[in-house]
Amino acid sequence: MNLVEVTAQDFDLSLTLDSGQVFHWEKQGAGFVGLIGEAAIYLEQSGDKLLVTPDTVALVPRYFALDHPLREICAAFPNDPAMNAARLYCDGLRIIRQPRWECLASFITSSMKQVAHIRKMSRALRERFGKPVMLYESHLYAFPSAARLARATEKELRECALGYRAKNLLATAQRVASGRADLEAWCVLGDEELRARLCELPGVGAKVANCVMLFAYERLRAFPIDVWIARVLREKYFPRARKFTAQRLRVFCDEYFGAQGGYAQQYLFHHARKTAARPSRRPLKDRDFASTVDVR
DNA sequence: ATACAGGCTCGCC
DNA sequence: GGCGAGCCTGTA
Repeated sequence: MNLVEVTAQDFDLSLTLDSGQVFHWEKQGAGFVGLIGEAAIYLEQSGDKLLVTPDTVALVPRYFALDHPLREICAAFPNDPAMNAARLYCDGLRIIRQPRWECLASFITSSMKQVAHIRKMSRALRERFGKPVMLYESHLYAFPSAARLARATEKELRECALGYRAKNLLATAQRVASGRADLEAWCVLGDEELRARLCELPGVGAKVANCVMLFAYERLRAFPIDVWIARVLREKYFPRARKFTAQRLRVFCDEYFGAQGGYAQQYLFHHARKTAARPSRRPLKDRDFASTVDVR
């Protein structure tokens, strides 16, 4: 295979692709195959170079956000034990720039699901509705457009193992396809306004909205709070607090992690996921967020 | 086996 | 404006 070099300092490809941001890349040989939009790519890492299939090499620096000043971002993290451990563990992890619809749709399917299953739903949707793209002799399938999914039936989406998420994905696809929700135009909105618009979409609450803001709208202070992160925050930052509200938690994250919130969250999240022997003996329940100790 | 996942929504208080 | 339950499916 004829490959082209791209310089990629402070970057760890496999760490980044395995960090729960994106669900369609697959290991192949020494690297990965996947798509950036509808462009099929193979790439592998060799030190501070990426070796990439020539046709699509131009898309790589932007997609993998090689322009983010990663050293500066990490240096600006809060200096505390949990953050320092995560920073060390996740060296080279970048927040990638995903196509907006693909990211939104993927995270609508993600609710109450582990990565392995989100990947399966993504694959089922792509193989059933996506545009086939050749990469050498193998077929890849691009993530289906909103217009295509808007024409699907709920039954067809359920056949992709979406369960109750099918209805939400279909309804959101219809809003996007019809232009009632214009994902591209929303780029110009401020963070609060953008979050509010996203949360109006079926199947999108605060957590999914923050993921989409972070991974598809470059809102690097967006801080998605899921059960993993909630557990980390509770254990590392509030070991004595018996209770705190989701609202207070959000305020704390916004103030404490500030402009680096999205990166900080991703580092804490990935570190927790990969170092936990078991997800948890005692699963975190909603009541763990509940009520009234001052969080400051 | 059967509980439970990287959540959202609705009905109830 | 907080709380609990239900929602589909695959996996441990």
